Amino acid sequence: MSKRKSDEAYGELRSRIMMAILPPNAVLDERRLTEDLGLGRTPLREAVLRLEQEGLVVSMGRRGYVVASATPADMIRAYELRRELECFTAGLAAERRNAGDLEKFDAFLARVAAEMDAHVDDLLWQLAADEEFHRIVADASDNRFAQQYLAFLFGLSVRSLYVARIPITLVQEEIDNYRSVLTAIRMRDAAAARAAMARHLTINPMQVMADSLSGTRPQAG
Amino acid sequence: MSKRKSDEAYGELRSRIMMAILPPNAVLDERRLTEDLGLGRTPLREAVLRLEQEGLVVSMGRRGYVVASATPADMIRAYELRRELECFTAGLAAERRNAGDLEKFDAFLARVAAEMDAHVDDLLWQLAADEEFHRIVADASDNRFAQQYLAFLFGLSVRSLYVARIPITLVQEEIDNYRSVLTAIRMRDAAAARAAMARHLTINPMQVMADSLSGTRPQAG
DNA sequence: ATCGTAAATATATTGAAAGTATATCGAACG
DNA sequence: CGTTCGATATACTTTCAATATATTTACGAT
Repeated sequence: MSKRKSDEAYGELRSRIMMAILPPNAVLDERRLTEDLGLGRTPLREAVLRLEQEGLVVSMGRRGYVVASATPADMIRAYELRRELECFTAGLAAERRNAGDLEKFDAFLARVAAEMDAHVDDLLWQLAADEEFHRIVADASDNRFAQQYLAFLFGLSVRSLYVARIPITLVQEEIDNYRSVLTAIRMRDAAAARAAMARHLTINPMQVMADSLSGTRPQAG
Repeated sequence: MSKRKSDEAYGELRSRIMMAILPPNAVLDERRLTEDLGLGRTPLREAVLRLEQEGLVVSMGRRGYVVASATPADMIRAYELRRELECFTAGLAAERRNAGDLEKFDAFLARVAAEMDAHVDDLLWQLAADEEFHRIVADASDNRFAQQYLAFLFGLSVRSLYVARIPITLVQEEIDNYRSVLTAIRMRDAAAARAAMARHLTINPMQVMADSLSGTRPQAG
């Protein structure tokens, strides 16, 4: 376990940014955050530096740090990249999944089916379920770089949902999508796995928002 | 310009890791690095933390930091992901390139054609040319997340070349590949752009190495 | 005489450095 | 073979320095 306070500060700040408790463009007041989190300046500063590395925080020279802005264009770009990568890893997973992965698939589907009725309005639970779904698929792809980066992109998607205040509800249809993807992976059908994952990430509210916005780009310069 | 010493330390350490001057599993001695780089412990520590965030350095608990290992399996995984993403961004670039991108394409091709004869044995120049090629394509894709992550993955590829001591030479064939990709993007032919990029990343020495190694994975657990 | 602009100083915030504490690994001894 | 003690390197705190901004003051022009 990481017992570093900088890790604790990093996780806490990252969580707050994701859930828009620290909204885009919010200024990070070092002194207030230190006394708020009960930490010294160094671990907090290290956490901010790591978040800057990730692009979640931007430095304003010597005038402080602010939470990175989250424009609709950015959300769309992050989401289109995530969609491509999720489909890619789903295809890889179909080729590489082993017995242990299949066990995790079954456990996941059983647990979600059993618990979903009790969490119809529990946003946090539904996000956690979706995150676990994508994680077990990525794990089966056996590509740690894809695993790591998709975890980051998932975080950006969550942030988009909070920033744009998009209500999501995990309906039966989503469960069916989970099952479609995992079944295709089980059958080693890479094309079907990719297609099912693409479908899951198309009916997703994020995609709806993306489609409703035009990603225009200046044609000159 | 970033005048932070931690940025300087980060860039220098990253460069040394990429060129295998700091080879995989090398221990990072804080005190020796500080006097070597002429910096204090704080900026060096911040740089190491950022490299750990990137996965280029791993913490050994409280017993020090070492350069992350670079196994053949890891190199293959990073490369397969990079290849997928490069093709994806090439396709996006074909849809989104603007006049400014096309000017950069022409300038790049002209410069490389003019200078390549003088650098037939200049590894650094050839790597820089390849990096610029991929960067201008990624720029045209107008997806800053893909741009950022591909830059990281390119660095990993460079590191693989140095670690595995693979000699590369930029032959006329490579120039033709550059031209094929950029022409397809100019013609707004996404499929052709993807195919040409895939071809470029297949005759690449990295791919040869990848093909020569089997990416076996334990089938249990 | 008043308003505007520019320069200088003061203040606040980040960046760096050094000092202190703590944990881990290894070795030695019971 | 287990436990304890010591060495070493990290993690955190604290202090100091640098820089940018804002405020104030002075000078000039209208």
